[in-house]
Amino acid sequence: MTQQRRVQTRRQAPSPPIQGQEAPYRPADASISPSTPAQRESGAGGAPGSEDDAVVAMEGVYIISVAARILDMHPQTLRKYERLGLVRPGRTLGMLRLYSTEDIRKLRLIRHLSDEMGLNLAGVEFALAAFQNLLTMQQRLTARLGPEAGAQVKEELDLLFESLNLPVDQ
Amino acid sequence: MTQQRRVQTRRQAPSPPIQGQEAPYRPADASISPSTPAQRESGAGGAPGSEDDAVVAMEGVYIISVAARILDMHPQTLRKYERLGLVRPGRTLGMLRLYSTEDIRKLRLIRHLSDEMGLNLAGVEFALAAFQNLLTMQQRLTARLGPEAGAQVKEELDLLFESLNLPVDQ
DNA sequence: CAGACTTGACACGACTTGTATCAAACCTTA
DNA sequence: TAAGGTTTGATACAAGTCGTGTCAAGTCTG
Repeated sequence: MTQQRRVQTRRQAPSPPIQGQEAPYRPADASISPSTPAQRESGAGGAPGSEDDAVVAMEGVYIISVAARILDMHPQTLRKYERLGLVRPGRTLGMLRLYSTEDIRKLRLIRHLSDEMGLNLAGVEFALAAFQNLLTMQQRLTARLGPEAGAQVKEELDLLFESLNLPVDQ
Repeated sequence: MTQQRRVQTRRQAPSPPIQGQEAPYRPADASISPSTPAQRESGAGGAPGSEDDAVVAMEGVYIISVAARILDMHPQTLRKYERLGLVRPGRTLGMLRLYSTEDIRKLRLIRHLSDEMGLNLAGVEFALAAFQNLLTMQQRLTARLGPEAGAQVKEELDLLFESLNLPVDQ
């Protein structure tokens, strides 16, 4: 209880460079993602069709300014997170950072842990490692105990994530 | 990586009131616990025999000064932890705090998360809740999948704790 | 080449956190 | 009952954390 710490001093209040219709918090998930002028291909090319392949998930890649605007976070914050090892965006040939949608989702989780839950960056790093290890644990248990037991383990993990005020998404 | 933050400004260096043979860090687990002059009973009386009942686990109960000396932590820190809801020691009739061995163990875990891992108190609260939920998850899975599957779950959890630099103890 | 952008480094302000200090209340001992 | 020591709650302070602003230099696109 009482985890309402550090909520009002963020969210770039007086930022002169960007001024638009910025959504107050995050009710819109696709405010800038369509019609983004800075989509580049890093490895495999476009093919923007919505295929159902579960492996290739290359939806969008954003430069740091676009990623910061999508997330409503400061570019310096994203750079600091990378310096601390929390995220690892790709790079162009000119060393520009490229944030994938997976990175964006991870950064949303980081922001939730930091802002809503009040964790510091060491706690965020710890929580991310714990989540990763829990996922691999679930996969290993599924491999050992069979699919139906694995489903129960996944169900329990979803319950656990929910009880911790975390998005069950991932 | 790089979680060596805030390690040298704690551990009450120039504390005039207490001066003894205090162990440097924590190599000895029973430095003051025997021959402690401040063991009191709160509810049920003494009966200091070592019974094997799995319910009553009243090994030792320490007043805050003794608990602080055992843990090598400041009494004000213990009071602040209770105010934040991290620990919940018992009370005497005169409202004195009584720390059980379970509280001591929990405080050691808190200190490890805070000092060694660098978590802030919100992160410690989150981690403690996660551990508690993981334990109940393990019990529920054991009840559903049977004892041998439960043993595998426990084994995986021990691996998880170890990978997170946590004492597998609890 | 020009403009816009990014990069890395440094600094500042707000917040956190362990600890020191104080008066008041309590318990134990004489 | 009185003295001494300890605990309690509250307040304040020093050091650290963290997001953000700013700057010069380099890079990409047109």
